[in-house]
Amino acid sequence: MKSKLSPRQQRILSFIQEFMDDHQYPPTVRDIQSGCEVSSTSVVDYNLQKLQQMGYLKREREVSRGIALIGEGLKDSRRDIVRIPIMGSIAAGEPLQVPDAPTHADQSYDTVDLTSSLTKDRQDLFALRVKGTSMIDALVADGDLVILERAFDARDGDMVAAWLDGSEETTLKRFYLEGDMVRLQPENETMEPIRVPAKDVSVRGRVVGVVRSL
Amino acid sequence: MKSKLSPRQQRILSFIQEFMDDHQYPPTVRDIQSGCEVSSTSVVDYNLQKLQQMGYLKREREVSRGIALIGEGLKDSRRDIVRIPIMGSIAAGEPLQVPDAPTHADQSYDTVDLTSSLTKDRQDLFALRVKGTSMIDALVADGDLVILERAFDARDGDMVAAWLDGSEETTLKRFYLEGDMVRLQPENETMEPIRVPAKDVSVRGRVVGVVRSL
DNA sequence: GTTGACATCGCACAAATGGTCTGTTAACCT
DNA sequence: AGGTTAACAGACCATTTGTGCGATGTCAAC
Repeated sequence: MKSKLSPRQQRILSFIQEFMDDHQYPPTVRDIQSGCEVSSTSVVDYNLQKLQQMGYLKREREVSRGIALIGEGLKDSRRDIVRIPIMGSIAAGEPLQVPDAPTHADQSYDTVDLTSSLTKDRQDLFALRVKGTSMIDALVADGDLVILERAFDARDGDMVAAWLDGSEETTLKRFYLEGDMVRLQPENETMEPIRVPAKDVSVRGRVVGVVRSL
Repeated sequence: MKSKLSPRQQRILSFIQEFMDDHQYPPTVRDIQSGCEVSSTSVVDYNLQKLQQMGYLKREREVSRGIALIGEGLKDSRRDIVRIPIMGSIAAGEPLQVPDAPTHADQSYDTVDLTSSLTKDRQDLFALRVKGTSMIDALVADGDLVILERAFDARDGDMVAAWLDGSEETTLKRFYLEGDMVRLQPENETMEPIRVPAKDVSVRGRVVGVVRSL
């Protein structure tokens, strides 16, 4: 099915790539023609068909510049990027506000771009910058970026960002429901868990990732 | 210079973005026309001119689909992606091999894609998957991905991946040179530093990031 | 040498597509 | 009222551009 590329096909392929880097749109058949020193448009068309059969690109018929490269380099990395708004900081004692719809990154927030290999296509993500070392028992250091999926409840074992009415702070811990009490278990095994009444705990989000950039 | 966008201009702009996500090429004037429920191509042309004046996009005259978005959204995030090879695992007791030129991601390795906002344009990056909890004192959990910049020496305070001849293991610690001894200080302040002769320590890489995906 | 698949070539057609011209409407200013 | 301007509408034209088709060249198999 997938045989080797002729020198001309290779040239065409890399020309398309170059062209799309320079401009922002694909070349026409005639662009390729002159760029690859081919004497006829139909030759280009012929080879494009071949390349399409071999799975190197996709074409839309009757559409000018209807060429789309496919395969590793482009589609995977360039496409699946999620822009995540950094909604604020998380630190002991500070209130944490999580707006209703953090889906669409407003211009007003800082953002991080992550590839979907890390977010696994989850929706409703937002990020918090960790201030201070108060989350160190969750294996999160000062300056880390915590990626959260918006959530208002949690299942046992989830790592969550939760607001504690009692101590007036937001913290990152593993969540376990025990009757009408909630046990919040630090990630770090050398630290002790804390138990609080379920009514005094409100979950703000489920942690799906941590990013530390030094 | 840069005034506000009319609702129609906003719609056109986001339509272009959507369209380019779906297909791989920019829309035609008529695509925009029907997509944004405009009754005339001239209106689209008119607004595209405006948008161009305001610097939201670039157009090439007489060229079909000659539209290129500029500014934040596209060029910055979508372009600067680094594919980092995951060269193996790091775990107590296991040898760690760091090949000479990990720059070009071979097909043979798994890879992660990170945006340059996290890598800060550093070169010669590779990643290691952490196995086990032996790095927990460096605030690194089981399954985390450590991003490293290839290095064979370190400056005081750098977080490094180092091979210890004595205990036959690779570990992640902060590096401090004290005479002919090296002090390796865990990130976690509750843990004690260790000191070893400098000759028994060989630095393999400088940690530039940690990624935890749950 | 003949045959036939494969790649190429030149050309022309028609659809796709960008640009422009002429009005129209509504808001705004004097 | 009169004039100016931004935004829009509809029709029209010119070019760009994909595609079809027949002819030609190439090369290996028979």
